[in-house]
Amino acid sequence: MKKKNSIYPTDAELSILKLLWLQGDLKVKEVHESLEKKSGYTTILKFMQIMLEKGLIKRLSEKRPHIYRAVAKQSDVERSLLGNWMDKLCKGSAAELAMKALGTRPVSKDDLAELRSLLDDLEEKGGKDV
Amino acid sequence: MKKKNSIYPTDAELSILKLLWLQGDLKVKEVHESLEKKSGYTTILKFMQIMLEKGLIKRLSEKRPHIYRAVAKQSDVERSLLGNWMDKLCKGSAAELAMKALGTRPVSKDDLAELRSLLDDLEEKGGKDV
DNA sequence: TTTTCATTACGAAACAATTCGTAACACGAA
DNA sequence: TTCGTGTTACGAATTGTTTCGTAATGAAAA
Repeated sequence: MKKKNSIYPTDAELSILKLLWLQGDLKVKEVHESLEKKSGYTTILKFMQIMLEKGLIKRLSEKRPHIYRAVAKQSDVERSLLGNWMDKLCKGSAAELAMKALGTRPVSKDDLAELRSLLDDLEEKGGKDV
Repeated sequence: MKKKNSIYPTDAELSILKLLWLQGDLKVKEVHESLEKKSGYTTILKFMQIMLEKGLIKRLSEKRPHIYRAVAKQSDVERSLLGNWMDKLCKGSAAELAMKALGTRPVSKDDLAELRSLLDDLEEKGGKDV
C-alpha cells in the first residue's frame, strides 16, 4: 500500500477511464467511437499509450488489436480528484463541497431521499468525534 | 446577463480570488504574503495582471501600490467549477457529486446536521419533479 | 510472396499554465 | 536633481496537456 493515493488523470484520461470502468475491456477503436469523435483516432491512441506508461490501464494481450482494461480503481481516482477539489474550494471539507454542489443545481425528490439515506448510514457507522 | 456563466479560473487564479473574497481589497504584496511564499512575488504579480486582463479583478486606483478587488463573484465561480466537475465525474448530477464527496472523507456530526437541514430546505422550496 | 489494410509507434506542433529574471517606473529622501 | 527603494511591466523559459501527421508494423487477402 503505497502509491494508490494521488492519482490525477488528465481530463482526457479520465474520460477514457470512465468508459473502461463502465464498459469493461475495449479496443482503441471502440473508445474512439464511444467518445463520439471528440478527438481524432490517433489522439485517443496516444492518450492510451500514455496511460499505459503511467500504469492507469493495461493490455490484455499483445495481439494486434490491443485490448485495454482499467488498472486504476474508480474509487481511488474519485477520492483523489474530490480531495483535490475540496482542498481547492472548501478547505478540505467534504460536507462543504457537498452543500455547495447541492446549491448549484436542482435536485430531484429521489435524489433527496437517497441523500437522506446516505446521511443515516454515515451517522450510524461513523461514530466520529466533534 | 450574458457572460456571468462559465468562469474557470486556473488554480493559481482561484487561490488569489479566494483571498480577495475573504479578506477584501489587497495589494500584491499582501496576497503574496498570505499565500505563504508558495510562489515568488513576480509570479503572483503576473497572475494578478492576467486576472486584471480577464476581468476577474479590478484596480481601485492607479496610484502606485495598486489595490485590487475581486470582480468575479464567488457564487458564480463556484457554480462554474462545480458544474464542470459534475460533468466530468457524474454526468452532471449534483446529488451524485455530493454523495461521492461524502463518501471520501469522514464527516462530523455537526456537518451531518447541517446537511440534513439543507436537505429540508431543498425539499421545501424545490417542489421539483422526480 | 506480395499487396493491402487496420492498427500502432513516433515525433513534433499547438496550447495553456506557471515561473521568474530583468528592465522600467514613480516617488520620496538626500 | 540624483539616488534608492518598492512596485510594476515585459518577455521568455519551463512544464504539462492535447493534437495529429506520418511512418512502421503485422496479419490476412490476393
